[in-house]
Order: sequence, then structure tokens, then C-alpha cells
Amino acid sequence: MSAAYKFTVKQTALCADRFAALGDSTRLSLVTQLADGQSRSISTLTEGANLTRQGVTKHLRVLEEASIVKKAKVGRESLYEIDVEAFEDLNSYLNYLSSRWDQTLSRLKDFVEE
Amino acid sequence: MSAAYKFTVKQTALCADRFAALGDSTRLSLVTQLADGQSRSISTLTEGANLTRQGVTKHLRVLEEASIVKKAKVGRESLYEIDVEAFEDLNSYLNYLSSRWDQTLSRLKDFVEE
DNA sequence: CAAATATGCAACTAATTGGTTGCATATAGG
DNA sequence: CCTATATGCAACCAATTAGTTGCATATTTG
Repeated sequence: MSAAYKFTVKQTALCADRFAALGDSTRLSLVTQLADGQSRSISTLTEGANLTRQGVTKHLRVLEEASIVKKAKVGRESLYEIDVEAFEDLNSYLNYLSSRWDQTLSRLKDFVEE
Repeated sequence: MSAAYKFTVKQTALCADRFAALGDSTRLSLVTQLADGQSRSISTLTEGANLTRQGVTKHLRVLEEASIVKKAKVGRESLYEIDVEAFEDLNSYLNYLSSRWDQTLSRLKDFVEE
């Protein structure tokens, strides 16, 4: 079953930032590319997208600030890769939300069955 | 285990819209309120928030267009409640992403162990 | 070292977003 | 019917965002 503890205001805000970071189709496809676990340079990630390198760079920074990806400078390249923890957080937030109405629904069901 | 099929571009865009809808702390707290499964009027939802009724109305519309909540007009009230399906979709998208690097990690692990 | 590659920084623009206010409309209740 | 309540519609504004271009810097590589 899913986590049933209450989320703090701060945690909620952090989750909102992460949702917002994923809430752009360019960024979501960047994340989807990186989701194979490998790291890629900005140039490589730019090839797949239909916008300039600077545009990709900006999106990557948004993802980095939301701790969804992390950057490692290697030589002249900036390699980006997924930060796994973020997804676990988002998952548990969604589970938290769904667990709440699941409880309500089962209470309603119990009530009807009495 | 989680879904391993590939998401289409259209599904990805829909998920991005939903993530974006959750990516605002005002909206996320509206959703969190509604997550107890009960429906609430705009006025009721406005009480908890620190912005005008019109502001809340706008946020609710964003959530409605992302199919995260649904509206039912009852008398003079507009009652909003959670649309459960959206969360299942988001969950499966996150699981899809995490399953991809899990596969990579286990491949790496196998490689190291050889 | 010189040329090519990879990136960073800054300024600028257009579009979107979050929020407001004012006014109109619809329903409930005495 | 009249008043209070609940909402809708529209215009407007400030801030943010997505994107660009131009130029500077750092790192390979021949």
C-alpha cells in the first residue's frame, strides 16, 4: 500500500516544482531520452530537439534546479543524467493523493453495505 | 512490475499537460483538498486559498482541462471533484520512466558481475 | 599554435500565466 | 418579489517563460 503520512507545505511546494519541470513537452521528452540511464551532452540532446542549443540548455537548467537531472562537467562537455530520487518522490506524492480517496471510497462502500 | 510499453507522442503531451497542471502550488493544494474524494464548490475552495474567487476559478479550469478534476453544476453551485483516471495515467508514466533505467541498471549490474 | 568543437553568458522579444477588478446572470429563501 | 449567494464573462496588468541571436570562453586535436 502507499504512504499515508501527511505532506508538509514545503514538500508540497517541492513536488509542485518537479511537476512543473515535467510539465513541458520539450522537457518531458528530454527526460524520456535520459530515462535509459545513460548520460548525454547538451549537443547530443540538442540533435533530437527542434530548437537551438541555448533553448535546450535552458530547459536542462530547469530540470536540474528541480533535481530531476544532474550535470557533470567532463572535459569540454556537460553531461546530464537522470536523478532517480525525484521520481520516487513524485510517485509517493501521487500515491499519497490516491490513497486518500481510496480510503474515502472504502468508507463509503462500508457505509452502503451496512 | 510497471508498464514497459512505449508511450506515443500524443500520450506524452497529455502527460506533460497534466504535470503542468499539478506544477503550481495553488493548484496542487486544491487537488490535495479534493483528494479526500468529496466534491466542493468554488466558494468553499476559495475559503482555503489566499486569492480571489476568480483566481481560484481560473486554476480549477486549468485542472479541468487537464482532466484532473471534473465539474458538476448543481443548482447555483459548481461542484468540483477529482477525476481518478488522471493519477493512474501519471503513475504509469512515472513507472514507465523508472522501469527504463531500472533495466539499464540491471544490465550494468549483470555486466559488472561477469 | 590554429581551427574546430562544446559550452557559457547576456540581452532581447513574444507569448503565456497568475492575478486582479467590474459587471452581468442565475438560483435560493423569506 | 426582493435580497443574498454563487457563479460567469471580459478586460486588464505584471511577472514569468520559451525561445532567439550574438559574442566570449574553454577544450581537443592536428
